[in-house]
Amino acid sequence: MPVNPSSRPRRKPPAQTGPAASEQVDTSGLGDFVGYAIRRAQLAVFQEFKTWMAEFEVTTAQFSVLLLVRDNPGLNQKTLAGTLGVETPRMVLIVDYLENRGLVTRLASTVDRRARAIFLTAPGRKLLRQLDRRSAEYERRIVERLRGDDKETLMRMLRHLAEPV
Amino acid sequence: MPVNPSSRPRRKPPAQTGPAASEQVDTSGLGDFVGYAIRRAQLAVFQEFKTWMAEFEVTTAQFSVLLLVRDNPGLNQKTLAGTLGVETPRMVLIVDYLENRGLVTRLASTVDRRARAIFLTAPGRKLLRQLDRRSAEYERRIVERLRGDDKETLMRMLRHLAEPV
DNA sequence: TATTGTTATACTCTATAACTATA
DNA sequence: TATAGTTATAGAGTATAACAATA
Repeated sequence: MPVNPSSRPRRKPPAQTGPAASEQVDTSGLGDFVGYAIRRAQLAVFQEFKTWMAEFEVTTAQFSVLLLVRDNPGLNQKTLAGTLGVETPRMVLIVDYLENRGLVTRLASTVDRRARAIFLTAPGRKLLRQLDRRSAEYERRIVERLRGDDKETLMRMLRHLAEPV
Repeated sequence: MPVNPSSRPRRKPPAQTGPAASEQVDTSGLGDFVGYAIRRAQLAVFQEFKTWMAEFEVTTAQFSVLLLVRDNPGLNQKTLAGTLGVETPRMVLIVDYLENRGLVTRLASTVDRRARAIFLTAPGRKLLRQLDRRSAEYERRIVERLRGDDKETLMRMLRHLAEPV
């Protein structure tokens, strides 16, 4: 127990100079912004997804590239980058990593010799089948978290917000 | 017009070795994930918010700190960091920036001399009033983008997703 | 002259470790 | 012994500029 060194009764410090009680912070000003709620949800979902997929050592960006390459075999890095909204120098590094792991190959395009056509390798296809199963389980977890609300409603609203203005 | 150097009729390259047509990429595998839709919405909203607030030269993180400091005068950096989900070393730099701009002050806490109690300055309060008006306009734009759907439904779903598991 | 892929660079953000001054 | 703030550092991610090969 703290002892007051003076004989005067201990007073609460002036509100102006003490820290706020850390367990009861007023976040109402912030919490009503859609942008803030989206950001917090995105951080939570990505963090949980990372843990959920940890055994495969694949980031969300890498997973996205693998999916797009499977569904669009032979597409080039510029298209990949544009579709995912990352810069091409970043995409070079992502594809470098996937190629070093033997999951994709870069072939010379027969159409445009500047371009590199990206394909899944056999190990890439095998890994992606595992990623598909595991990520589908995660998606079911997410939908459970929406209890009472409809995933399609959420997706529609998010797509509206993501549309270019 | 390209000229085929051989006399044979030009054939389309085999599907396996050409790039996908860049304007018709199949994103259905990715587009059905809630996590992907959240990420795209977050990037779009933050990018637009940044443009919208450009004249004030304040990032979303700095704006969040200013709001929390206004609503919780005297709170310390650890509480700020914990509330916003950033690490304390990052919060040091954010508060450094705001202090250098003269928007907040760090006072010695009268309760715990290790802690720094953060307050808005008069210029900080003045700027925040402008930020309030401008960000409220932006929030109305966001709600308009949801046409037909309810902001409160979206907020409820996002908060469910942001809850710790 | 424009474009794809690439390298290089700078800046931001995330994540730790370690140090200081206090508790 | 533990905690708040700080410094330092390493790793992602973002954003540009510039260059080679090719269109």
